[in-house]
Amino acid sequence: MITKQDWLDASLDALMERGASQVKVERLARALGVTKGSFYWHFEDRQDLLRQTADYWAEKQHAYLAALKAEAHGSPEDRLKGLLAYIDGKDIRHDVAMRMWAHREDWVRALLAELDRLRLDYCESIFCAMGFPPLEARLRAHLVYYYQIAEQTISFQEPEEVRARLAPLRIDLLTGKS
Amino acid sequence: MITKQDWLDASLDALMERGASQVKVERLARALGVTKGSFYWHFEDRQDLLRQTADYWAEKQHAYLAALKAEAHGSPEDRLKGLLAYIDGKDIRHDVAMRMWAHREDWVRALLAELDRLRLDYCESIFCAMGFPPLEARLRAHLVYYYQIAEQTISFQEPEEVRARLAPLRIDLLTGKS
DNA sequence: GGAGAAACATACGGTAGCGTATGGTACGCC
DNA sequence: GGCGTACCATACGCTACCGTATGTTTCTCC
Repeated sequence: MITKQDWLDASLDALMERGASQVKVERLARALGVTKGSFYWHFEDRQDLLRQTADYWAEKQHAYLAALKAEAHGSPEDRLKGLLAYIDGKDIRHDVAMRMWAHREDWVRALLAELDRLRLDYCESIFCAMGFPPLEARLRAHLVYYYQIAEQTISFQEPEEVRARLAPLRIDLLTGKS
Repeated sequence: MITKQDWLDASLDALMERGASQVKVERLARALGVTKGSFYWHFEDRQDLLRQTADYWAEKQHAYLAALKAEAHGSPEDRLKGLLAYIDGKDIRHDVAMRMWAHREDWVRALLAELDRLRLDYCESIFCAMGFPPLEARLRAHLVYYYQIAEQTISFQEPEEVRARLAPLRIDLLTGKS
């Protein structure tokens, strides 16, 4: 038996992999080994699925961020490293599809904007705790967060050896140690 | 009469707006006021169109970058500002669709990676000219380029007043004037 | 043990899109 | 002035979807 959760998971999968427009009811049904009959039992229609999938994704991200905040301890530097590890996590690595989707659908953009704001705010608070004045903390938060976003989005990747040398240098530069 | 260029322009439009999977032959035909008959005269099939559209886009971007390099003059600081204006240009502002596409198609990813590399290299050369050692120049190039990429990709935007105050601060930080 | 509901399957009509085959038209060219 | 060719329209078969209408099974509850 298939639960609504199964549908949402499969939908999220397809969404991240192929984009919102490629989330097809019958394709998901085949992947789950059932027919559309099941789908239209759990959902109104395709649009309903898309809405709930987006909400599902957003809730996961919010929960993920909340957990990070809850676990945050130690110096601002440590919390910054925790944040970087968080952004590198797998759950957050396939947001391109959402950002592409947000490009056309206002309600998706609103979801994403809220999440981006919260993440940036948290990042900013760390730099504030380091003693940077508000505007400069905001700038450094941008530099950190945008870097991670772009690194996930972009196709080109530096060789691993270069990346390994760039990472600590970046932390130093952004925390003012250079 | 419709030229191949017209098809490519329309295709690129749809690609940027809705993503590669939503570039439909018959839809483009309707937009151009012709039928599929015209399409299958100019192109092999849909895949052929997608390939050529991607190439067309890539060539535009390469030409754009080449023009920027050719026009570059003055101090490294001036060239950096020219680069920032370039990246803010309209032609480069809708790359999300390509990056999403690159996520699934290797040959698209190769196109994008090459372009990203060239842009980063040019950016790096500016920081080298400023006197930064190679690795640090590379880092600052990343920080500049990734910032712009993410700013275009992301949904959340700071209020205009904040952005106006952040921009010069960012340049100062990245050129080492703070 | 019969009723009802939960959770599907099956069957259907309809649209959008792909690719092909074939027909039509205008225009250059000898 | 007939002929080919560039360029497009029409018509067709086929597939992938969507949504709905209507079985079918299993489990529960009285």
